[in-house]
Amino acid sequence: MLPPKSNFSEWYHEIIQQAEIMDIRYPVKGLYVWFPFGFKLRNLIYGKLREIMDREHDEVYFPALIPETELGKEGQHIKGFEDEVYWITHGGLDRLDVKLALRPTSETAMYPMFRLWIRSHADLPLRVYQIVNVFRYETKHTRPLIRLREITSFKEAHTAHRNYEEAEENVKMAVNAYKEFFDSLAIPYFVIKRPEWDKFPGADYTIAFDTIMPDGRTLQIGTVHHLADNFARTFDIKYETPEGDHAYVHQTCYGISERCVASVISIHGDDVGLILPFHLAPHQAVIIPILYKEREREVLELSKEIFSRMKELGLRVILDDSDERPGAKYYKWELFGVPLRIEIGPREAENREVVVSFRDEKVKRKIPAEEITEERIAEWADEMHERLRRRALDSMLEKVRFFENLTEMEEWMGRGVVLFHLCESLECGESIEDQVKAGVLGEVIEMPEGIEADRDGKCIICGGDGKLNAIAKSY
RNA sequence: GGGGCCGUAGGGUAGCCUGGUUAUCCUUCGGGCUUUGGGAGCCCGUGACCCGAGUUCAAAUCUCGGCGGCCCCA
Repeated sequence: MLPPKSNFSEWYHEIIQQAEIMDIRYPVKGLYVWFPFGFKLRNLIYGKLREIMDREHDEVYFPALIPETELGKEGQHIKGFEDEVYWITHGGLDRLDVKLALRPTSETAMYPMFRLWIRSHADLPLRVYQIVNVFRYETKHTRPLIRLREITSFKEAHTAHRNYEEAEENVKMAVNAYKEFFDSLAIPYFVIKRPEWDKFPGADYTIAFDTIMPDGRTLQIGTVHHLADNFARTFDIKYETPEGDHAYVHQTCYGISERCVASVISIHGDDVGLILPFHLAPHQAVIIPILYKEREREVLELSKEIFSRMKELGLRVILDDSDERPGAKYYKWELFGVPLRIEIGPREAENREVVVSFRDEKVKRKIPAEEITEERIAEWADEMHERLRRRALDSMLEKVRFFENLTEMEEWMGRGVVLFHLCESLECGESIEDQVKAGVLGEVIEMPEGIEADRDGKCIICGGDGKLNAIAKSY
C-alpha cells in the first residue's frame, strides 16, 4: 500500500522503493542505487533519448576527472559551480600537485579537446553527446532522481558552430529534439527562457523545460544553453574560415538528467502505483491465469499460447503463474505500472477468449483470443498514450493561472505556475520574488495547449513594457 | 552557517525517562496445509539493539566520542 498521491512527498518517497526504482539505503547522503527494474525503466527512457540524439550527434566519452586548472578557466562558469564541486586531493597517500574535480558537468573537460579537434570550417558543426554521471555537492534536501549528489544519467550534448546565428539554429533544433522526447513520455512542459540572473554560468542565454509536479512545484527537466563564443575565447577554440581568417566558434550545450524518470513516475502514477506508457514499460503486458482446481490445464494452455504469441511479436510480456491469488497479482503488477493485463480463467479458456484491461482505466473487456495481434496491440498502445497525455495535460492546466493582481497572485502561489507580465529589470524580478516567495522561471516561449495569456503586457511591478513570465515554487 | 531530533530483523515499530527473565507487535522472507474472477486463512521457521570507549555486579536503556539519517531557521 502506498500513501495517497495527494500526499505527494510521502507518496514519492514510498513508490521509489516499493516499485523497485531505487534503493535509498546506500550509506552516503544523496547517492542511491538503481534496482534492476528501475534501471530497465531508465534504459528504456534513455533508449528513446539516444534514438533522437543519434540523428544529429555522435556519442563520445570524456573523463570524469577535470584538473583544477581547466575547471577554473572560465570565470563565470567556476563561480556558478565552485561551492558544489567534489575535489580529489590525494592519490593514495600523496597529495596531488593539481587537484582533480569530479565533473559537475563537462564543458571544461571537453573544450580543451575541442580546441584540438576543430581546425577548419569543414570540422563544423561539431555535435557530440555523452550519457555519464556527474557530481554536485548538494547541501539542501536530497531526493532520489530529483536532487542528487551523483547524477547518474546526465545526457549532455555539446556543439560548436561557425557563428552566433548557426549556434542559435542549433538551439532551436535542440529544443525541438527535447520536445519530441518529452512528448514521447507524454509529459507536458513549458519552454521558458531563464532570466539573466538565473542562466547557466558562462552562457549567453538559457532555455529550460519545466513541468509541474502533483504538489504544484515545478521541476526543471531539461536545459538548452547558447554559449556564444564565451567558452571559445577562454579555451581558444578557433577555426580557419573559407576566406583564410581565424574565428572563434560559437557553442551550445544542453542536458537532460534522470529527473525525466522522476517526471514520468510522478506525473503519470496514481494511488496504486506506476502508470507507464506502453513503449517505456519494462513489462508491457502480464498474463494472469485464474486457476481453479481440476480446471487448470485448459487455462494454462491458452495462457501459454497467448504468452508465446506475444513474445514472438517482441513484446516484453510475463506469464504470472505464481501461487498468489489473482487479486494480489493485480495489485502487484499495477504497482509496477504494467500497461496491459490479460486475464484468462476457465470461462475464457472454454470459448478461446481473454479479458483485457489497461493500467489507466478501470474497465475490463472480453475479446476473442485471436484478437491479440500486433496491429491491435499497437492501436491500444497509441490510445493509451493519448489518454495519458490528455490526463497529464489536464492536471497541469489546473495548476496554471494568469494574474494581473499581486495580492491575488500571492494568495494563490504554491499551487502551481503563475503567469504574469514582467519587464527585464533585475529590480522588478527581485521584487516579485520577495513578495510572493517564489522563483521567476523566466519568459514563456511556449506553453501547453489550452492556456490563454497575452505575450505582451504591463510589468506587474513597474508598469513598463513587460513579457509573459512564469513564477513558481520549484524543486 | 545556526538550532533541534533520531539510529532496535529486509521495511515499519514497542521497550529507553526509572539499567535486571527468552527484546514487543505488524509486515516481508523460507517451509507446509488449504485456497484462487480485486490484497485469503491456519501452522512452523529465519531474522535486530549503528560503531568505539566509559560507568556498573549488570547497558538497547546512563555518559562521552565517532559515523549515519531526518527536521527547522538563515
